[in-house]
Amino acid sequence: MDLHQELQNALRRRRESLAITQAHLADLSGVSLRTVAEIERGNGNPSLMTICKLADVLGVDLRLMIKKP
Amino acid sequence: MDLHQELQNALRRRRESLAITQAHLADLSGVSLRTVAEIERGNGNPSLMTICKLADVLGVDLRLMIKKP
DNA sequence: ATCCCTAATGCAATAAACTGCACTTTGTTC
DNA sequence: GAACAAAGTGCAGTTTATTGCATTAGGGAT
Repeated sequence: MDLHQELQNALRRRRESLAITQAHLADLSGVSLRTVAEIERGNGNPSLMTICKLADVLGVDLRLMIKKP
Repeated sequence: MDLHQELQNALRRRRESLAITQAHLADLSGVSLRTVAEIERGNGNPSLMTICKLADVLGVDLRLMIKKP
């Protein structure tokens, strides 16, 4: 599964588990409603800053690790 | 440590451990030399696509996970 | 049916990432 | 010292993310 889909799914599941709307998430994160909706639908190519803003609010952790071959 | 720094450090360490230059990494990943250099210095706000291109070549895994409180 | 809330979408404007080129700086080797 | 390679930087152009606004679609409740 590529990272676009992973991000998309994680955001939607996490937002719904917190029972907040896209609009509320947009307010909390400082990311526009438009962009939130696009990312949740798997569209677009969000910047690292946008990803971090959303991840912070949603309690999602982004981690870098060396691949095990 | 924020994700910008983590990305910056991971990229540089990983690239140097592979003993390739910024220019070579740029060729392999399809990301311009300019952008590679900026990210390694911690500047800029790379897009998800750019991050993925570099992570692929460097064997770095990007993972999303729920934060443990 | 209407009303309300949420999500999705078209369009246009702005901000910013990405790029290439030329140049400078730094470090290393001879 | 000179010569070379790698990294850093200024600038301008192109591409694209981001944004706001208006609109549409869908579901749920009255």
